Amino acid sequence: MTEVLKSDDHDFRSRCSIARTLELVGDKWTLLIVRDLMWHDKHTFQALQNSAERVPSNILSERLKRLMNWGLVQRQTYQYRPVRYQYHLTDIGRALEPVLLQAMRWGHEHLEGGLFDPGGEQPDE
Amino acid sequence: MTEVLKSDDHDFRSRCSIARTLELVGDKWTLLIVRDLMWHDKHTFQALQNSAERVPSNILSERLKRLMNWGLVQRQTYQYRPVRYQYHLTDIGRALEPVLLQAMRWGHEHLEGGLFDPGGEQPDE
DNA sequence: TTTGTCACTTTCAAAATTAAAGTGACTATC
DNA sequence: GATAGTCACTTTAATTTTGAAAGTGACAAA
Repeated sequence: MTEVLKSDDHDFRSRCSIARTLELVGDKWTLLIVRDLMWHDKHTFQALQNSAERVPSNILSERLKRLMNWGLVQRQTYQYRPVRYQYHLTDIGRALEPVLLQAMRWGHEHLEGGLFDPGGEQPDE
Repeated sequence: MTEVLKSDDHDFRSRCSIARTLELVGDKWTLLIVRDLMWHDKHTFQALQNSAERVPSNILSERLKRLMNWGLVQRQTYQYRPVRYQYHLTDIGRALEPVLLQAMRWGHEHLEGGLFDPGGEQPDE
């Protein structure tokens, strides 16, 4: 079973597309979750939680709900008894890849010591 | 007089360049300030404050300090008695343009009704 | 029966954000 | 020369968000 819930009535603070994008991904965690879903094959709550930067579980839970709500992520049940879920990016979520790549490029070029590799280090799964 | 203060010892939560970039610009306001400096010819505290999304003045003050601290923005005194300042992007700050463009593109394509125009609407100066 | 896993939720203190008012340096006007 | 106005912020206090940690419920395996 696949759930996609998208509520289309969000109200924005301005008509600027950047401001609108930031209302959704303008925080320290959301794009890291997208990164892990897109490149690091982390698709379960557990795997996402064990990611390099150690997102708090309540934050992860809230962000995943928001991403589902906006249609960037869908959750699917991949196993019953016990029920287990996987999170996957939708086309809308995958369309953020150039944003991630540019953020990675900027960080790599202008912040010392950062990696330039979508694969990253993957310290633990 | 031009001030550029850059402290090179920031500690990051991971080696991922995206995570590092987000530690600096991962919030609702910072990239909007960069947008206004880059495209909207807003260079004084007042002009930035009057921008479309109405950033609170203490947040603006704190973000400008952070951007100066990381070397993305420099402040210059353009007038004495009374002393007045202008903020400008450095090369490092300007290098964020592709990030802004991709964020704009994504918002425009996937969030209904957003503008696709670096110039924006500029409702008041 | 006990232990373990997964997918969260709850709790509560600490930190960040917000709106609003205030400050200091000056200039211009009555 | 007293008052009003501008710019560049800072301070204050209430609200919201974050973060670390512990807890919960559904099951499975030993």
